[in-house]
Amino acid sequence: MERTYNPTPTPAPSPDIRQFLATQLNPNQMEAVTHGDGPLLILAGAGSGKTRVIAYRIAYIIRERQIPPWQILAVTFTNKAARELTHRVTELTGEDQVRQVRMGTFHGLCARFLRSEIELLGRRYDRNFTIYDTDDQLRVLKRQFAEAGLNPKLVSPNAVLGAIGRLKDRLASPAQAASASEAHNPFETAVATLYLRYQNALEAANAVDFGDLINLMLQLLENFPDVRQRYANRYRHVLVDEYQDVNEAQYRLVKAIAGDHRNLTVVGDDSQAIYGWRGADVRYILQFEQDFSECTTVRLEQNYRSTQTILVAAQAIEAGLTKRHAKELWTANRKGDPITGVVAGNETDEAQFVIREIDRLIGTGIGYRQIAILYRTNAQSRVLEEQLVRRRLPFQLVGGTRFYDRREIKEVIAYLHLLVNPHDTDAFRRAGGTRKGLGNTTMDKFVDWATETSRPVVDGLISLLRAEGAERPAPLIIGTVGPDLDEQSAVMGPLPWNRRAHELLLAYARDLDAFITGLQTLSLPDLLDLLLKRTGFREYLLEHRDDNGEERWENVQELMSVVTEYGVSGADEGLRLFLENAALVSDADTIRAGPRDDVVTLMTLHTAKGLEFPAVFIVGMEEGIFPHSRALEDGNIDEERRLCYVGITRAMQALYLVGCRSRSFRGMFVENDPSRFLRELPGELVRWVDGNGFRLDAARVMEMQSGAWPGHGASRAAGSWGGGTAIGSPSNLPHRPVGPDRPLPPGAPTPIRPWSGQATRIGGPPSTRQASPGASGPGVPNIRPFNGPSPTPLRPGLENIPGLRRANDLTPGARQTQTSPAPPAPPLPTYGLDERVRHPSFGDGTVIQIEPGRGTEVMIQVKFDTIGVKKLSTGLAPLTRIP
DNA sequence: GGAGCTCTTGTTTTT
DNA sequence: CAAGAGCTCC
Repeated sequence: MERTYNPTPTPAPSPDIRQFLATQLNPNQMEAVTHGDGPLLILAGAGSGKTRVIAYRIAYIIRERQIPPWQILAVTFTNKAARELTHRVTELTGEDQVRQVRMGTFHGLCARFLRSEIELLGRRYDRNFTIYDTDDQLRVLKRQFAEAGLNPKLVSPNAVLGAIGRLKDRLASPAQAASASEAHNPFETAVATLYLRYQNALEAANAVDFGDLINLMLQLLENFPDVRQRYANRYRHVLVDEYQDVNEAQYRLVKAIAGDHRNLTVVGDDSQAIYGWRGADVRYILQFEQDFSECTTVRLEQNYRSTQTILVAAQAIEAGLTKRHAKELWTANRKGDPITGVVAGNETDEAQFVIREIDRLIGTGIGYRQIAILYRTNAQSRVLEEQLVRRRLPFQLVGGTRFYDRREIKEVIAYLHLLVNPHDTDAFRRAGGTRKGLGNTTMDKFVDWATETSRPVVDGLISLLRAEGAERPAPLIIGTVGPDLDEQSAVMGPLPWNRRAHELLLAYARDLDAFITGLQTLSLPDLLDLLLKRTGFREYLLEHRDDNGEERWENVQELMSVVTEYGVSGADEGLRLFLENAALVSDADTIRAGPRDDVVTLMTLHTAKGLEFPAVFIVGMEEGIFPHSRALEDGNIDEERRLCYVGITRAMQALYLVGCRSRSFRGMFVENDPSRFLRELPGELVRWVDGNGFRLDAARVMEMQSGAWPGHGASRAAGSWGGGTAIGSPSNLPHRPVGPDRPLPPGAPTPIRPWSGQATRIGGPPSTRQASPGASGPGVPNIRPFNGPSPTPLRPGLENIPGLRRANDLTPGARQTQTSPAPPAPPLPTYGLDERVRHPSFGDGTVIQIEPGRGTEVMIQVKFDTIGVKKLSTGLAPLTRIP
């Protein structure tokens, strides 16, 4: 392929820009930011200021190299990351510029591109295509099971959907899947059959799934040279974040756009590749230097986030990986407190430990927002939530079931989808399912009829209405005998359903007709309002008195308030924007957009990627939970290991790894061994305690390290193996949980004090501090303000960095920090005697004493108006001045 | 067609 | 333990 783009020589950065950047970036970061044309690989370790570098690089390209911002394409994996990047670049270039940069997720960008290009693929799709989520996909697939006469009990639809997804990740078409499937393997054969049917069903519905978004765009780029040319010419500077997580389709997409001009910057950390299950392949980042042989490689190896202790622990886990890019993280931060390893009895004990410890942390002046609880699977959040509610600690749960995944919400949205995409058969069925009297039999008949007569479902409905109008000008009164169906066949042909069904379909049609009219005349909120009233949606929910109709109606009202934001334009445009958002934006993304409260954050380890928190709890540190049993079965422990690495490196100062001997799982008690990750922690970094916070003695620690929960023998002898797990003899159970309603007095002292002064002052610089020599030539970081044995400032006072927003309008960890990595060290906030301050949980108070803390830390005593005197660290406490 | 019941079954992470 | 599928009865 010919190169069509002649790179202009990169102008040398002007001295003053360089000078400015030097105050913001370390030498390696600087090299990455100012790199000119040509491929650039940035290997960015955890906490090394990666997002900062991308943001500065984009700003540099625009401001210093005078590249028009619309020539820049920046791709991330999550909306959260995209928003964060937008935010950062905005600070550097201003909104006018950033708006022109094309930034988004792979899926979001492809959706956008496809809206204008997809019709080139022929009549298969049109620009109004619907994006199907997992739930939609499964519904379609199950229907294919039925139609293909396959028994969903013999082959799990979920497994088939997974297989189809993986085929799509590898760009395998249904035909390829069929020819590749082994004739004797019934599963593969079934997958191939179902894949074909599924794909046809999606096409017929003018619908695409997540995989299609990428793959169809790729088809356009690879099969239409002029399209590829257009995109390659327009986006002359391409940046891809989290490159270790690209799958084959995404990789080829990037190559299709940037392969000629080769102005491609990829950023990633192979040690943080945790999406293999989604088709991502670390190989692509490992091979980048071969793919783009002229590339420059920059390593960001200084970690600005975590204490040495945390970093060393992370590296101990990382060391178990079989292959990775050579990369040695180091930090100039202080050694910090030991990691707390916790051996709890069961999952309730585990949760109670966490909560008690949070209480204690709060007592030392840490804010709730500085604390995160991470777990492997969403199901683990339940116990934690219960205990948090019981103790009345403020928290937010991130992830789990998406708002837009709730059944009632999907039902409402199905109506809306029908207004945009009249082919959307699944939406027709879903919305129809909420209509009293309309059941599967009728809908099946109708869909079949519409298909046979080549009508999109909505057009089919409307045509019933027309035929009705033509033949029976007077509206039918329900109950009267209608015209014989033969009468209609003159217009419609024979209709295979009865009179009653016909009335129901007509009512459906009239509703849709009214909404379609509303699309032109109303705003989206008004349209939704009309929709809910006209369909009697509230009554539908409440009459379905099975469980919680009220709650569901509240969700629908919540949807109403979300939609309000789309009210400025006409309903048609607003609706398209809204639906795109609903399809591609996760709950987590929307929740975080709101004002930040001072709350503890609960989420999965996966969701936590990219975030950071001063204090992190990782729970469920047991074999089978983390590492997950399925990963153990499949033998891909490496990915679990990287996930553990990701989790540990979220922590800035305090890290707790909590596991328990037994837990109830799927309604049964199970006993797991301690996680191998616990056992691999270097012993000298960990302080081991039991679920009540009492130190484990050396013997028990040894036991633990040899792979068994300490002190297990005695309780096992008395417990589960003993014959009588008879009801009424609870003492026989292996471990008695602390009574669930045992009150914990506020501020009650707990036995462990991980934040106490012990073990913080360490003599010489530890070995991790040296930059690895091979890193990048002479650019050994030196003269870092953080150098030397002095502890780093803890919570940086972000408000002191010019151009940065105040911490409290930032996401929990994400934006709150990461902005602090570069020298010079941001000064701690200072307070004067008698100054009035505000704390989110303690209220307002007056500074009554100031004294030095550890290192550069400053402790102040504040007399709060309501709760008395508290001693707080200025670096840690979420204090604000009251003017 | 649909309500209400029992039984089975699944068990990770997310765009 | 929860959700979904399948069954029965109206």
